[in-house]
Amino acid sequence: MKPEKHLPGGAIPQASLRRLPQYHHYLVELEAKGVSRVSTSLIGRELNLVPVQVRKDLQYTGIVGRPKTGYEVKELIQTIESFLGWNNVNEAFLVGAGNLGTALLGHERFSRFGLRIVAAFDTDAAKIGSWIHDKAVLPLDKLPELAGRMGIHLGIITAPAEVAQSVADRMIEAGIQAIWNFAPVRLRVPERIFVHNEDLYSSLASLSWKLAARFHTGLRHESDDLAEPEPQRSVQE
Amino acid sequence: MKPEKHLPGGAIPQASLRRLPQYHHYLVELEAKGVSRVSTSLIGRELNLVPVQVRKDLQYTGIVGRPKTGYEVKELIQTIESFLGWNNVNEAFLVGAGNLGTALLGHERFSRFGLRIVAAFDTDAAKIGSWIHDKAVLPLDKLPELAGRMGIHLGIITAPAEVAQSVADRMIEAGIQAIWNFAPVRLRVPERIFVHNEDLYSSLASLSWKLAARFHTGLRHESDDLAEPEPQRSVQE
DNA sequence: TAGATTGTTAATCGATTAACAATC
DNA sequence: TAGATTGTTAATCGATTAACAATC
Repeated sequence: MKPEKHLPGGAIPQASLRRLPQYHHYLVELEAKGVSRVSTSLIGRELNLVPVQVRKDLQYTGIVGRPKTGYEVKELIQTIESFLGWNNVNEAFLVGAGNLGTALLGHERFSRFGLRIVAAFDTDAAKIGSWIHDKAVLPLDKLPELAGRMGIHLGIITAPAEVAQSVADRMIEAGIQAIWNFAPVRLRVPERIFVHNEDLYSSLASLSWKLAARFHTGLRHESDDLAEPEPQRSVQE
Repeated sequence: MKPEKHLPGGAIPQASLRRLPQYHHYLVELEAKGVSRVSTSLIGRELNLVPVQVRKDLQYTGIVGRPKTGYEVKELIQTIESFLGWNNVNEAFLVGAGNLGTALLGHERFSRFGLRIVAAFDTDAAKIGSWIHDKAVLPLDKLPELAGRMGIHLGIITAPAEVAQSVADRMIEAGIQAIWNFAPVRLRVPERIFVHNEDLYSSLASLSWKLAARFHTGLRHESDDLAEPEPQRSVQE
């Protein structure tokens, strides 16, 4: 039971990477309740995963547990945060100060997860010069200079689909390395740029397919089983 | 090369389901350009996928192509839309008329993808009675009655995390079958309810991990290769 | 100690990719 | 016809799960 050394290059399956924030979320809850140790079977019960999978995932972070006692909650939280890079804050510029942009600007909780949006940009003269959730709305033209000066590496696009590509182009010229894209377009970017698309239409596909499947089979439609006691945990995506 | 019959129950891998909207997006672009036929190698080149994978995915929709000529663009679009249930509109109630809710309410494009948000609900007296993008903002208390009367099966939660669970509970009591959850909490729901979480923190995990990895290895940091011509297609998520 | 839980190797499962016959 | 592309079976790959020794 010696601790295994890290995978080279820190490779980790996407699926594991997606689960880590969920563990983190639950662990923070546990910590708030004053729980100090946790086993993978407990985590697994909460998140509907088999314990060994949780263990595998946690091993990517490099943490070691102790047989019989499990893991230290505090240490585990710390380890996940540091593995995910949530300790050193990424500063980001956001382009598109519409409703979605405003919602993200107001999301104080992001700072706990390594993200600080430091300014917003727009081309709408009515918005430029205003402040949204204590962040200045600046003219888009200022982005390149400021990004360079402030060493910003992360861009968030909440602009309309039609202008998303040109926004991305400017971001990349300005030295931005990663883009969180909320516009419903696939951006064309150089290889070295990392793009994460927040793809609402894929979500919609899952949802509508599920609903369609449900009503086509008709199994669930008319049955009114609201009164039955049911397990309070469903498969979520 | 006889057309294979559908998988029983219409089973389809999640990954394929996620790719279908991307094919759809590209196909609509092609159609707009007046292209009438398409091969899987063309689609694959555009989306960075091998042709056989595209073919596999498309087969889940039941479409058949023709050797040498490929697929009819129009027919393929239609088939994907009907497979995903985008032809018969799902009407939805949205709870939480904040910035994010407002953004979704204003997203006209959803209607093309089988989603119509018919009303918003909130508990804030200042918002109740107003209209957002032509949709009424109603008191949350009215939701159960209206959902029943209008036969609404889909709920969208854009309310704050603290109240998301109680909103979900009410939705479920009201007969809602599927929930699109934008609040950063895992909802506890009965088995029969389908929940799709729009999990921004997972996204953030990918992003910050990627950025951290980049700067730790240091490979890309100082190199200023902006001038180099590079392939205009990166791996996106 | 006995029992619970970790770390790790091996088996299983499912999705992706390769190979190739069918066919337009 | 020859060449391109589909549909399909088989091989590969990667992630999940099972099994189990180590150990607190």
